[in-house]
Amino acid sequence: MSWLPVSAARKAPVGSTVTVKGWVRTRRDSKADGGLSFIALHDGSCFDPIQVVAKADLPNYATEVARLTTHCAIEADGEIVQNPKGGNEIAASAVRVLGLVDDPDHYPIQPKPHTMEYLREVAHLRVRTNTFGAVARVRHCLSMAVHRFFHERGFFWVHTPIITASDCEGAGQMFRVSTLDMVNPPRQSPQGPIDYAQDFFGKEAHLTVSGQLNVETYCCALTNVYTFGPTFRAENSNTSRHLAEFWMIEPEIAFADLAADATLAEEFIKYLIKTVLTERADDMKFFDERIEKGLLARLQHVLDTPFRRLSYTEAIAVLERAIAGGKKFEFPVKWGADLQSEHERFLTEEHFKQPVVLMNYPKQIKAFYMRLNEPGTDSAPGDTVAAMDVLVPGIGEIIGGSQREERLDRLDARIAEMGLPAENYGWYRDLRRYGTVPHAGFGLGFERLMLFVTGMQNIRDVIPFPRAPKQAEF
RNA sequence: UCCCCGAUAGCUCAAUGGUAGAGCGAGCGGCUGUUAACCGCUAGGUUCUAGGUUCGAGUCCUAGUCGGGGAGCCA
Repeated sequence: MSWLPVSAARKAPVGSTVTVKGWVRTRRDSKADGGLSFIALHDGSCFDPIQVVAKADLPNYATEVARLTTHCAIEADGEIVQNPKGGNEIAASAVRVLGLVDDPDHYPIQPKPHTMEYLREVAHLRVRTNTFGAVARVRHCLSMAVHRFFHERGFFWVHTPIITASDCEGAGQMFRVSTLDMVNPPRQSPQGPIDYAQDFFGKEAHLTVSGQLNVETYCCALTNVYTFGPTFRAENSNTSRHLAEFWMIEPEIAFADLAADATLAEEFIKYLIKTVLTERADDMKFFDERIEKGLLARLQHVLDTPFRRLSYTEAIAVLERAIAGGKKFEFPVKWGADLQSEHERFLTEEHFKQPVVLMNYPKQIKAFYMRLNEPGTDSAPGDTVAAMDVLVPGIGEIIGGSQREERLDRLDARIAEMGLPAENYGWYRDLRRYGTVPHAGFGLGFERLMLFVTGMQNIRDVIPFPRAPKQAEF
């Protein structure tokens, strides 16, 4: 008798005998046919459970089967039979209890609707629910699709370091990594600053906030590369779109400009959506019905429509026209200022109603490594850099990227202009000294992609064990 | 970090400053090839924490903790 995952048992030929193992979702009893119980059993292999029908003549029926409650662990042998209302079910010849649920009245997960906030408090058990099982399967599916997309295009996956002693990443507050005694750290003088020369790495070290600078080195040797790994930001961000530990995908392409970067981003997102719609149709149907009505239509619209590309300068004009037409914003719209969330939402959700790629931002609001555009690009009233943000309805910014400054003199000028310590950028500058090439890349927040694809509302519910300010349980 | 809101049974929520309740879930029983099952009965409470006001606080005040929505930072 062969052990099959529930997904396979649901498709097994009628008449075959199988064993299934998993956790009880619900048990319903009937007095018909001398008494029987219907057990909905799931093992995570697919969205739908399989129904195990256990009759009262089983030797352990009264003592065990009739006492099964939600999430008891069992294995069942039986014959695949046709359910009167369609689909496979298992006529059990044996049901073995592997693990009962202690004190079902207080078991945290009950066969009833729970709030996401509550389930977050029982993250070790929430994955047994419909919603979090579906999230876990979609997350896996998207992860594999990320690698397949790049692999099929000849990209190499580069394992950039998690720990970094480079202070030039500059993308946000960092978590310190240290083996020094925090209570009594070594100091350069009795009351002086902490002596990090005595620390593990001989200097200050942190968890990475981005693999970009490191991956640029591999890009300038392997041409097309990407990173996909954990990323850490110590910002005190308390929102439904931020985590302290999240996963980021950062492709970097050589001999490429910003337009090629935007094309890659669009093809990437569409590939991922297409894959998940095909491979996880069961879970996606659930999200469409129970999490966000109209999700599937929304994603199909994204697939069918080219992303709307426009310059930052044009976007400002669009927003100014909207204001002239009576649209009210809390924050002013002005060329040279960063767009507020409300502005981005207006563009992607109300005005264009599709993903939008904004390009060529004022240089003063963007990072030092972004390539300076020729004066007058997009008829902009000031200097711009070749940066892009991809905005999507419901989430806002899902991708941030740029063409990198490959010209050493311009890069040095920017580093000086922004008051950054030039000595920290030695190896990064070397890339511009030795065989420099135009190159570009972007960062995609994996959990934001998950929100976009599943319709889930809070980023803490699309990662197994979320880390956020005051939140590191489990 | 800022603004607003909230915390009462396992869960979701009620309760004029005056005896803490309901629905769901759970247990027991009934009914039924059931599938968001249905009907009846029963059990279930340190009202987030620490102070304060009051004859009396779930309710009012102060502080804190945690959660939610929005903003900022960003992915």
